[in-house]
Formats: sequence, structure tokens, C-alpha cells
Amino acid sequence: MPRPATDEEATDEVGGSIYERLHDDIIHGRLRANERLKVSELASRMGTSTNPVREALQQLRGEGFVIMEPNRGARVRPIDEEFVRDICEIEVLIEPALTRWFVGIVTKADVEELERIQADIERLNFTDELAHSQLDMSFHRLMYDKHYNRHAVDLWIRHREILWAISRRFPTSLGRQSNVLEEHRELIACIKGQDAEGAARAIGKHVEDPAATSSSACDYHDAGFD
Amino acid sequence: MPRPATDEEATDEVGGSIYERLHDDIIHGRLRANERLKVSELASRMGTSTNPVREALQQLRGEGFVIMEPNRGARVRPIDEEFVRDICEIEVLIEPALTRWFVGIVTKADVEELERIQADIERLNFTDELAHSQLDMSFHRLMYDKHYNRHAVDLWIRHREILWAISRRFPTSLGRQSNVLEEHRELIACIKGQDAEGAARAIGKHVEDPAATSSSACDYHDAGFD
DNA sequence: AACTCTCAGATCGTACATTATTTGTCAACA
DNA sequence: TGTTGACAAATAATGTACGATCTGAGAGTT
Repeated sequence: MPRPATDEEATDEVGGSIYERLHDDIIHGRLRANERLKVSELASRMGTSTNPVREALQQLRGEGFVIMEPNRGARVRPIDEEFVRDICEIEVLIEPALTRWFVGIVTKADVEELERIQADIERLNFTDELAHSQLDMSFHRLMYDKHYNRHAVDLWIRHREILWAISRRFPTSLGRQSNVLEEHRELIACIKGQDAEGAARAIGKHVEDPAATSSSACDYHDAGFD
Repeated sequence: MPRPATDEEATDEVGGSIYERLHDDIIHGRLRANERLKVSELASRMGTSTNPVREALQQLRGEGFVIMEPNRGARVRPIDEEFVRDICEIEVLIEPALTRWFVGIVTKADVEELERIQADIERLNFTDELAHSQLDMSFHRLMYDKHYNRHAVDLWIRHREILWAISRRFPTSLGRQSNVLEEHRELIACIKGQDAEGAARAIGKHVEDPAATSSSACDYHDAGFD
């Protein structure tokens, strides 16, 4: 769409690859669900020819962020209620497994780091959405980065980015906020106590909760699209 | 384009999209692990210009079948021991969940269809690898095609294709053959008896077993690559 | 033997041609 | 008058061709 398109995009100086920029724009909601992605338009916005854009779109398509129909171009994959539910269901299966493994290899230093991050999160207390999500991401990444199953971790990251993107569009309710903090604390407690099952259960709840809140929020988000 | 198009490439009649052909070639092992994928070469083989090939490669990259380095082109993602293990571990988490759900919605007709397919499989008795795998695929697809979580099913299909591709390169051992048949029978029995947990357990075993056989086979497969 | 240089071959980006789809106009008709 | 259908123009996707740039291997020099 025409769109504001002020300052920052003007100096389209390649702040990153075309792929990264599109990816970020989708993830952070700057491109809306089902929005059409015209190659020539994007190309001029990015300051390149069409080919790099086409290839970036194909890659995003392979990753599932973009959907394409023959001769009808690309669209931003709508992250609707169903989609979120689907992803959450998978996360509920994967995350506990990753966490369970983490409990087995966790070091004292890891726990301290987790507690440090958690302290930052609590101090922040949701006043800065962006900072919060970054901390939250590092909290979880700390647990999974060492995992041998890179494939599972990559999947987790992709899913997380999506969930996190949609949740950021809707303010976190107060009830949910206290839940998040509580769940993190419980998780840390289980990890400290070497309680793998408890940790897995805690993380399972942690994943499921936002699913409920986010997907209801999505109803508004996608209203008007078919 | 010039090119008279000789014999084998003559058959380049778009038997499918470029993407599909590359995908199949990777999946079925006609392109070997780490094999270099040169766009111009592929383009002439496919009888098109380079652009469609480039885009297909990008899509495959997004799906994880191809790895790319800047200015150094694309390679077939090596399906090594680790990779197979990673995928199996994820499947062990996802498939039982899908199966459990299937037990809840299964109809009499479904069971009959499953038994019919299973009868075909037993009759075939591994004499024709290709036919067997197609039957095996339809056996499982019958269970998952109706599932609401398309995302999970798609993930399953992708993983299955990979596992299945590598397993086809190495003959199935006799012991494994009888296991497969036994596991399918057990699965059907559980489904008939509305035993969701039993079915989930059965499918879990079904996934884990080939993992063991395949990954050991992979040692040979990737020897000689770096 | 190690180092530099050169050049063939491949990737990546730009420009253009072709084809399909969408949009807009206008006349025929209820 | 309002609706429909056909046709033309505009718009955008898809495919082709080519030039710029990068990489890697081998010849030649020190």
C-alpha cells in the first residue's frame, strides 16, 4: 500500500539483506497479514532490482512466512487464530523436551545467569515491550542454545518469533504478566532442584497460556480478510 | 532458447515445476549429499533459463533441503547421522500426538481402509521398495490428512520424506521388515480398540526404530565428504 | 616450495520481453 | 437507471539475456 513511508525507508541503505528486512517486517507486523507483496514495489523500496526480491520471497515462502499463488504473486502469511494454535500445539510438544534435556546439563553458572535475566525482567516489569521480549528470548535461548538438536532449536526459534510477533501487537494483560513472572520463577526452581519433569511441566504451561490470550486477540487482527 | 535438447534432457518436458524436480532429486538421492548445485547447469538440464532455478533453490533453502553460502552457490544439504537423529527426535514428539487425535475421530471406514492398505503392504512384502513406500505413506497419511493442525502435518510430511529418502538408499533388514509389519498391526489393533495411548506408544516405537537403523547406515553414506 | 598473477567458471544483479491478471470503459439490455 | 458483459489498457508476475563481480585453480616467478 501507499503507506506512510517516511524518513527511514527513504535511506534504504542496505541495513541488512533483503531477506532479513522482509523477514523483520513480517515478524514485527510492519507488513500486515495477507498484505500483498509486489516485487517491483519492494524492489524500488529496497533500492535494488527485482531479482533479489524474488529470491528473498521464495526463501520466505519455503520458511512459511509468505504464501504464493501462481501468477498472482506473494502475500504475507496471515497469522490467524488457527495458525497460532497450530504452532503452540507443536511448541507444547517440543519445548518440554528441550527443557528436560537442559535440566540434565545445567551448570551453576547457567542458573545464575537465568536468575540474573529473570531479575532484569522483573525489574523492567513490562514497561518496555521490546526490551522485555529480548530478555525473554535470551532467557529461553540460554536453555536451548547448547542443545545438540539444532533442528529442533531452529524450529523453536522460528515458532517463537511468530508467536512473539503477534503477542507484541496486543498488550499483555496484567493477569498474564504476573503469570509469566510466576512461571519463570517456578521454572528456575525446578531447574535448580534438578526436577526435569517439573521443569517440563512448567514450560508446557508457559507455552500454552499465551496461546489462549493471543489467539483471542487475533480475532480482531484478521477481521476483514478472507 | 537455443539448445536442441538431446535425449535424456529431452524428457525435461515440464513433468513438474523446477522446484518439484529438484525436491524429488534430493529426496530420492539422485543428487547426493553436499553435491554442488550449479544454476546454469541445472537450467540447461531443465530447459529453462537460470532465474526459475535460482528461485527454486531459494525455496528449497528455506525448507532446509539446500544450504547456500554467499558467492559460493548452493549444495544439497547433507542428510547425515545427526540430521536424521534430530528429525527423528522431533517426530517422536509429534507423531504420537497426531495419532492420539486420530483415534478420537476415526470411523469404521477409516479402519477398513487402513486394513486394506496394510493387507497390500503384507502382500507386497517388501519386494518393491517404491510401491512399499507409497503404501506406507498412504497408510500414515490416511491418519493425518484429516487433522486440523495442518502445520504439524506439513512438518511431519517434510520429515517423513527425508527419513524415507535415506532409508530407501539402504536395504531394509529382514528384522526391521517384520517389525514394521508387526508395529502396523499393533497400531491398527489399538485404533480399533479406541486405545489412544496404546496407539501413541505404538507409533512412537514405529518412528524410533528406523532411526536406529538409518543413522547407522548413514555413516557410510557420508564418508568422504567434509 | 611458497607466493603472485591470470583466467575460466560461477554467482549475483540489472534490464528487458513475454504472458497472465486486474482494472476501467462503454455499450447493450432489463 | 442500474446492471451486465465484452473489450482494451494498465499492472504485475514470470522468463530470458547479459554484464559485473567474486572464487578457485593452475601457470609462472622468486
